[in-house]
Amino acid sequence: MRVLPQDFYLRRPDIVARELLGKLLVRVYKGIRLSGFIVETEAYFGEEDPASRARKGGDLAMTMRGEVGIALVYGVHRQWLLNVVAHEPGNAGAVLIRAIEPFEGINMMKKLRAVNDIRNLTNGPGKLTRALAIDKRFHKRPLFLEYESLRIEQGRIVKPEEIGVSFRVNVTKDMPIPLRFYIKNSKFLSR
DNA sequence: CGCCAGATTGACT
DNA sequence: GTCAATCTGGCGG
Repeated sequence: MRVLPQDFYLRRPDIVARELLGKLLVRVYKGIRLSGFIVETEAYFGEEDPASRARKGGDLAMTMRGEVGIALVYGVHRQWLLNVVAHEPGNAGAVLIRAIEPFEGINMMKKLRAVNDIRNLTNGPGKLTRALAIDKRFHKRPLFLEYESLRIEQGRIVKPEEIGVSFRVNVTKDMPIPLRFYIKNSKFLSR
């Protein structure tokens, strides 16, 4: 299956967040494909977004302003969270991958997470990085190249009526517009 | 180096 | 529903 091209990410983060639904997140781990369809995302903007790391300065802010289509991985509450840098030219932004529906390599994911329930495998941003063995080493790596061990592929078509929208989860200061996107009937959403 | 906030999770009332 | 363990990045000293 083909990876998404880099210019897929050269658009507003809310657009990219919505369009990422149904795409396949792929991690090649010890020669095995671990993958899942993206079912939940959140968009983050630059300075104007009170919840965005772009406000805090430093490396994360630089990364959010930099090349699109690369991973932005950072730690919160002892978890690693996976984002994709996405914004229009000259702006800043990123999309947080919040949940995926397990597809390939499910047994390996269960081992990595030490759980059996498939519904509890990748239904949260910290859970899915754990299940796919994603950590800080992937920070700033491109997700749009065929040979990379972490990448995003074409996936399946999602109809507009399947998509739900809400405010972001656990964000203390949110934007006045809803920036969380999810597939309404999915059994693999975060709580 | 110490302090602090936080885009979480899992355990528990 | 509540609560805190535990760790990273940014920043001040």
